[in-house]
Order: sequence, then C-alpha cells, then structure tokens
Amino acid sequence: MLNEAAKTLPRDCGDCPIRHRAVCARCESDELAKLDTIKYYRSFEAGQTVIWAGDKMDFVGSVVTGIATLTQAMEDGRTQMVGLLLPSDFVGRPGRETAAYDVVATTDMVMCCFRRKPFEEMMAVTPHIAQRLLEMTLDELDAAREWMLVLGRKTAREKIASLLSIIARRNASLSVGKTTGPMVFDLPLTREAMADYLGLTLETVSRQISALRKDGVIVLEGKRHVTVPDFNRLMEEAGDDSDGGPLA
Amino acid sequence: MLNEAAKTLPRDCGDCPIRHRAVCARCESDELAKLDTIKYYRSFEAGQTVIWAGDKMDFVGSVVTGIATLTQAMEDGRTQMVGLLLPSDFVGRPGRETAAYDVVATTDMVMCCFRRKPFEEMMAVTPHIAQRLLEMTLDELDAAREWMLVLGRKTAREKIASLLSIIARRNASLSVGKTTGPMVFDLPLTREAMADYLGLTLETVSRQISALRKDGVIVLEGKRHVTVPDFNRLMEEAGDDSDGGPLA
DNA sequence: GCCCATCTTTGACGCAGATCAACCTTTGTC
DNA sequence: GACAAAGGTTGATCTGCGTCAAAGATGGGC
Repeated sequence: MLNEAAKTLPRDCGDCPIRHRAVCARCESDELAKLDTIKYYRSFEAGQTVIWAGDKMDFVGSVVTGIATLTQAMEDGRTQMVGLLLPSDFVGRPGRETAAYDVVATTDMVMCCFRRKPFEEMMAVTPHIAQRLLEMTLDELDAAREWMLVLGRKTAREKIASLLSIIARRNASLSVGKTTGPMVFDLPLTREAMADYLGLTLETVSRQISALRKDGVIVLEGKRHVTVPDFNRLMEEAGDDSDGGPLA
Repeated sequence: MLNEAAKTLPRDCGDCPIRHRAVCARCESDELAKLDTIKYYRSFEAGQTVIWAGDKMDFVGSVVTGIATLTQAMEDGRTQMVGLLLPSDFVGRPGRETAAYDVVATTDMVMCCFRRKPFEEMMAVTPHIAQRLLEMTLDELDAAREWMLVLGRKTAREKIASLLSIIARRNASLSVGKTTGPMVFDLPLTREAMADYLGLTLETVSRQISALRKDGVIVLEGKRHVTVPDFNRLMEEAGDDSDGGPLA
C-alpha cells in the first residue's frame, strides 16, 4: 500500500509543485541537493492522524498535496482547530522534541519530510532556509491573529462568511488570472471541521450555511460545491473591509 | 517631558534589563556595538498610541519596560486584542512597510527602537538576530494558538481563569525561585482590556472576577491586586491540565 | 439492490453571555 | 471639600447559539 503510493510520489525537487513556496523556496540547487539527502516522502489517507500532541516528533516537513489540520484538545473533549495546513505549509518546529498539537490529514495527503536533527543542523548553516522559515512563520502569526478576531468578536454568520472567503481567496491565488466572474470551489472540510475551526457547533455551521444560501450569498451544489456570485457581498457578510483587493 | 524621561533611559546594552531575552539576546559584543549605532529609545505614557494600523512604520523594536497591546478593529468598532507585549517582546515586522495592528501602551512604557531599513540590512548579515527572531516568533505563534483555544472553546469563567494564570505564571517566571506559597500580582489591564483580550464584554469580566473571588479561587485587594492561594485550583478553573509544571 | 455508516439538515428548547441601565469607588483638579 | 472623569460593580432583561432530538442525503460494501 505504501509502496504503491510511493511510486506516484515526486522524486525530483525540480518537479515539486511546492518548490517555490515551501521552506526550500529560496534554496539554490546545491542547497536543494543537500536537502535531498535527508528528505523522504510520506503519504497519508483522509482521516489518518499524522501525529498526536505530546508524541515524540523526529521529523519536520512540508505538505506537498492535500490538507491537514492542527487541533488542540481539552481534557473534556472540547477541541479547537489552530491551524489549517495547505500545500507548502510547514509542519513541526525545529528545536522541539514533541508535537504540540494533533496533526490530522483531512484529505489524502503527501508530505515531504526531513529528519529533524539533520534539518536543524542544515538550518544552522543555510540562511536561505532559516530566512524562508521566518517569513512563513510571520505569515502564520498574522493569519492566527486574523483568526483570533474571527473567534473572539464575529457572529456565527460572519464566521462562516469569513471562512468561505478565506477558502475562496486561497483558491483564487492558486488558479491564475481571472479576477472577475463568480468564484467556484469545493469545501475541503466537513461541517464538524468547520465548527472546530470557528469555535461553533456543527449544527450552527449547517444553519448558517443554509441561511447564506437562502439569502443568495452563496450557491450550493451538493454539500461541498460552492459558488460565490459576488465576492464583495461575501466580504461584507464577513464583516471585513470590502475595499481591499480580492487577491493577495 | 520627553527629555526628562530620556535622562532615565538605559544607555548601555550591558545594563539593559532585557539584554538576554530580546531579539538581541544572542548577539556578541561586536554585534551589539553595531546595533547600538542604529538604536534609540522612545518613551510612551499609559494610554498613548504607539502606532495605528495602516500607518507607515519606519522602525521596529523591543519593549524594554511597561506593557503594550496589539489590537485589531472592525469597521463597526468591535475590537479584539491579538497580542500582549511584555518587556523583551518585539514590535513590528521586518520587511513590512505599514503597521498591521494598533499598538497602544497600557502602562508607561519604554521601547528600544531600530530604524527599519538598517535593521533589515543588519538582520540579513547577522544570523544571531534572525535566529533569535525566528525563535521568538515561533513562541508567539504557540501563544496565539493557545489563545485561540481560549477564544473559541472556553466559558467566560474559564477565560478569566486562563488570563489570570497566564499573568501569574509570567510574574513567577520573572521573580526567581519560590515556587510554593500563594502567588501575588497586579493586573496590568483594565476590565475593558481584559474583555478585549478574551472576546467578552467588560460586564461579564467583572461578574466572573467577582464569582472567582466569592468562590475563593482568588483574593482581591482593591481592583487590581490579586492573590492566588492555590495555583492548581486556578488551573483547574481554567480548564487546563493541572499536572503540567507551574513554571515554564 | 439493500444495508449501514457517515455526513448533513432542521426543529424545539434552554442558557450563557450580551445589552441596557443604575450606581459605587477612586483619583485628580480646582 | 466639591466636582468630574474614569474605572468598576451589580441587576434586569434579551437573544444568539448550544443542546438534544429526529430524520434526510450520500456513498461504499456485499
């Protein structure tokens, strides 16, 4: 099973879909060659746990394809998603022995992993890696702070609209050109995962999605396929400034 | 007025109270000497705004003494605190032209500032600075994620207990030794600022503090002076694992 | 085709926390 | 010492979202 998956994995960094956005983005070819000697790919199936909080973590790595979530749990079972990991996002923290959060693949996923110790050693002598990791971490911190505003101050309807606009914007940044016209995408999360993201219950998520559909803010085909006819309208519903450009 | 304050400012990095925890923590003396040429101190009074979100930001720097907050505002006036800046914390983002958040001094505060451009240039050739900034940013990201769990999933009472335990723990980490016995500290925030931190209203903050006092979890003298007779009890009220060590 | 598991929707009801309002305490100014 | 302003407390009421419950899609396995 793992062998089968391995056959379809990328072999060469030159072919890698995240070559220019991941932690290796700034590396020169000689640096890539060194990274290549400590890297290996791992595949995960949808629903599979990558690592549990508290477990020893002897690798770090990048999401190559698919989506994973970072979640934090309380003893009584309440759970809050604290990170949504998309292709090129980095997993793990150099210098840390154990995982701080549960990491779960929500779709089939492929990771490009590095053994932690060699990666740390290489980072110490390769500014290009450390620089890129700093930049990515600062971006994540900004995203976390945006998310805090959503969690702390927005209504359920605004929360849903915010999540939809985040997903829509990300999809737009992947597909080239075409700023105009309706945005179309598939939700990569179940209602329950959306609830964990937004600090809501899954029932409230379902109700608010229905309400946004009823009000024409979104169009649904099936449960996951979403069309946004007017992105500015969605932004207004999210409580965000609508004058910001639609693309980052 | 500013001149008066300037007279009491530290002059030499050797005397600096945050020398070993700030972004310069790992610098050698020659690196410090270079930093010294681009640094200057600024004082702020309690309540004074350091910078508004969106303003041009031509410096970065560290909080030396006092406390500042990072807050994000929606157009309709709802606000969420997204950062609590204590001595040694870093303000600003290298490579970014404008401030992303409002920065406000909540107590009298002194900052050690660096002009942004020279700082960026120096960072590019001084791994000790970049390394330390990465480490601090990763710590902040962890703190932000912990905070997301608080905002998304905890009750008002748990939120207050969480905030108190964060402040208590920080004070403990500053004052040496003495793990046992009651913890005593002053709240550095108004009820309104606590509400902004926790995604609550100030009335709810006030009520929950009264409730924790009535239940003996905390003892209040005046409105700001807090005694925590049993820290594990407070941790339980916060919904946290109480088996984690009391100090980081 | 049928069954079962998973995901989702919708309804009825209750409660935690928001809102609105009044009043208290402390501090600084004249 | 009177006053005002800022911060804080407490009460009454309202409401958005959680909780509990039931039932409707959808898809995979046999």
